[in-house]
Amino acid sequence: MISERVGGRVACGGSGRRGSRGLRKVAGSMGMTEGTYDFGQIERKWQAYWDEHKSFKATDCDASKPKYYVLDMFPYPSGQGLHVGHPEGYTATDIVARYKRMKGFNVLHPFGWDAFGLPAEQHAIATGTHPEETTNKNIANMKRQTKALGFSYDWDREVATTDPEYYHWTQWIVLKLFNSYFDEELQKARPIEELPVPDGLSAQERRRYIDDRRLAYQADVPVNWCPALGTVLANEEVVGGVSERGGHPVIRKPMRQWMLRITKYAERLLDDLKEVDWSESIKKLQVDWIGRSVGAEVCFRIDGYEDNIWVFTTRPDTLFGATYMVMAPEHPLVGTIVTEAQKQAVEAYCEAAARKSDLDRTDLAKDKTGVFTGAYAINPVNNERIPIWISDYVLISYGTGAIMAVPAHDDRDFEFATKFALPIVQVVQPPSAEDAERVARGELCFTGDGTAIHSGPFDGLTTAEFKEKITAWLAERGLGKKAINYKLRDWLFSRQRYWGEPFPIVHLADGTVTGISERELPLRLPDLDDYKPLGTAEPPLAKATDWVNVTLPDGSAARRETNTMPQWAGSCWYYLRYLDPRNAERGWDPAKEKYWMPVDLYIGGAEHAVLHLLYSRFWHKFLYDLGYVSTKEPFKKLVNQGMILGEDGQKMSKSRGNVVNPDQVVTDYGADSMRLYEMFMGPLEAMKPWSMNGVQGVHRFLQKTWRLVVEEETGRLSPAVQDAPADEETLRLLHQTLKKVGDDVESFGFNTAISAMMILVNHLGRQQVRPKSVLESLVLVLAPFAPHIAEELWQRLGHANSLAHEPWPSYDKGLIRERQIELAVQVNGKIRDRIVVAAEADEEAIQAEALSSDKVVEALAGKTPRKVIVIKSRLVNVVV
RNA sequence: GCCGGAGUGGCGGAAUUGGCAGACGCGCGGGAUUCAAAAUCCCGUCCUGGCAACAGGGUGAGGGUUCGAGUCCCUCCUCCGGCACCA
Repeated sequence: MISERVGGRVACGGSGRRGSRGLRKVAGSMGMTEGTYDFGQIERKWQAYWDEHKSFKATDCDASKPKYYVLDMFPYPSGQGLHVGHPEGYTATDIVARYKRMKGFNVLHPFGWDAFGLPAEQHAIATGTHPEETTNKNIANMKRQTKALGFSYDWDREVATTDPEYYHWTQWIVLKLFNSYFDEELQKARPIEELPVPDGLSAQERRRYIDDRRLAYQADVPVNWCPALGTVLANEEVVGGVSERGGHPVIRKPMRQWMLRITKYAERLLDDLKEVDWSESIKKLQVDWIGRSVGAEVCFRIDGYEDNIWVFTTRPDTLFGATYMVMAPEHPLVGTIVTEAQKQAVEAYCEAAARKSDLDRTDLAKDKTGVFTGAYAINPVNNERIPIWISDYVLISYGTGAIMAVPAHDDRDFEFATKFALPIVQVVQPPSAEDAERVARGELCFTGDGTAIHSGPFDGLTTAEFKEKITAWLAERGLGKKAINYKLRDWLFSRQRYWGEPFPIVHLADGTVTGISERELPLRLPDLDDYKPLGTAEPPLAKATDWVNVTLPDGSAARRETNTMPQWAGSCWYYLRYLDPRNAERGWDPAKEKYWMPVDLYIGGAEHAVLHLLYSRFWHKFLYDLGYVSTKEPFKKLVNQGMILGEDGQKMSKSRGNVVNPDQVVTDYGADSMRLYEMFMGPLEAMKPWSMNGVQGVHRFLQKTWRLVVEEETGRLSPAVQDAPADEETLRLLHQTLKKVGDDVESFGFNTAISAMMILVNHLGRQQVRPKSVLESLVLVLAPFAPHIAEELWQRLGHANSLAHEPWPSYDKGLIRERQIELAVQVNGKIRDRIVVAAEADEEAIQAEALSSDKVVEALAGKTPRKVIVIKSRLVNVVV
């Protein structure tokens, strides 16, 4: 239905769905002539021109111009090709890039491919096709689609993360992480050789001491193991406790994994958000993800044991209200303290907890469960003996893996205490008397701030005062200390996959690991006969025995690490490789880095608001510590484009059948219409539905613009185009437009910029004489948005060279101002009349004019104005 | 549950940040052109009443501040996004 209508309507403007019965044939049979807007031919012509002339080549270290680095989040080259969401961000950055060039900036605007990823590997498993082959094919297709949109990328800087010449340096950074530690005092990374190692350690202990401090390290952590698929899955591949593909059950299984110590950078990742120009909402997402909380660690003795239990709490002021303790099932002391009577129950509980997935432990299990250990702890502030429980509502991975429970003032503890009939003791008096009564009766849990009660010598203190006093009190007695915890966890950095960067690490016969030499990089992926998982938890690379088994220079045998890196790895630093993409000696040249960094504008989808941006920032700070980059933060300004929905207002998906194919849009309406429509839809950051009719609308605008310059019948310059001075009104409108478009590009208000150009075009269309100078300015400001038609019109207006580096037309403030302005006249806020006054009229004159209006006099009905408010160039309000 | 963001014509969206609500585009209605259609051009198009001039109402709902509120404040509703036992 829709395609039928669209096809019918564009018959004159484009080739439509009915393929070759398009513009040229239909129009040709109708006697169409040379001069109609033939976007297909024009776009091919100028794309070839730009390629041939390398119009958008960025010159490194050009000191004669200010630099501007404008970056897109590079895409995964999917077999589906480009969807209409991609060009949204790309068009926005392209407009800025082209605008900045015209403003005299040396612009770096590169593009590349985040090319490692699961789909190519799944395809390899299914068909035996090498993922590299699939990837290259997909890149070629998406590159064709991207180029068809006329973006002004410096294609000579194109990179793909799967290219060994690229992942050489990904591996190099990981090797640096492996060979570095974090100096707590200086709060920065340093080479591992500089790590002070205590004296008197055995060789093995020494080794252990060092390995425990590397920024890339191994640990046993639970992974998502799917027995049916015989493989480990990423969190994104597990939906609702089963595998995304096939719906097979997934269990948690501890495996030796590579981790990156991102938590060491938590404080800096938080602090430096102050330095970047990102939306507050994105910053907040990061802040919440890092999840810093300040409190105290407190030591509880276990009755009858030497061991102590440490807990972390943000509310040390509620210590007197701690009526029991809870340890995570995985807590190392569980086995030690459990009594004989409780042993069976505790073991059963811990085993069940181990089997549960994260999902079971949170979403599905709202109801609290737990079991008593039989052991008791001593509350350090009042020496009360309190029971120690086990429950999976306490996480081993946060804080100390154990808590003191204060049911009167913590929702979770309240719920647990209620269920297991544990005592509830109020120690904070809420400000509201009503609340206070209910808390005292044990009916209400109060988590806010108040005044201390039932807290011995501390009674009467406010929550804030108490926190400070008790923390000091505990510290003096060695029973506690101030502590800061983060929700952020170390980054699980290994995947049991083939299609990823191999680790530059070998395992020695004695079980230790070592990094390979930088000279051996890149460590290339070996080819495999087939890509199916082994069915054990071993990664596919284990199959490549020739590759895995290596002989070290000293003649000893070793095995390569068979895990590969996650997809995030390549995208963590690609913005640096663009600076110097063909450098075989190093990842990037320091002088080029100093010249181009930081990225001035970074645009991409909000789905990367947390992980990609956090990981990149982490690597960047690490590289900063080692002196490889000169800025603390990589991305100065960040903008997230909103999602584009289908015409039905739903998310685009194959199953809904509402996917819009960019190739089709380009064929039917042209790249310029596509670009313009994507920007005209609405604010860049908003979510908005697609509309083919909307594409028609901007296409009509381009045709109108075309006809301002070209006489369709002859294909020659329109006779209305003359070297005549513009009349006052036209000139004013032109300069208003120049100002509006420039201002709007600076503030990413592309939709309103286009609207302003439409107003000017509509006006010029009505003129008998169209001054060439006005058209030239119009074409120049249109160029960043619709570059192909702009180049063509610029040429037809008599210019030999591309307009890509023409200066952006400036506006004249004096010409913008209207001579006469219309003001609304209100009586008590209601508009009663409009008056026209000279732009420079003073308040008194305006007031006199307003009060003399018949309609105003009538509305006043003889009453005397109490007050007259004159807002110059806006309105007059007469108050009675 | 908690934290963000947003609710404006039939639709996408504007509104110089407290100053004429609905720019621009779509859609729709009417007209011109045409043998006819497409395309193009012109006029109209927030709602209600009226031939009209005009009058009244109107930015999710209710209240408030102000000469004046889509914009600021309070309460509530709806939608979208994020987090989800982080002690």
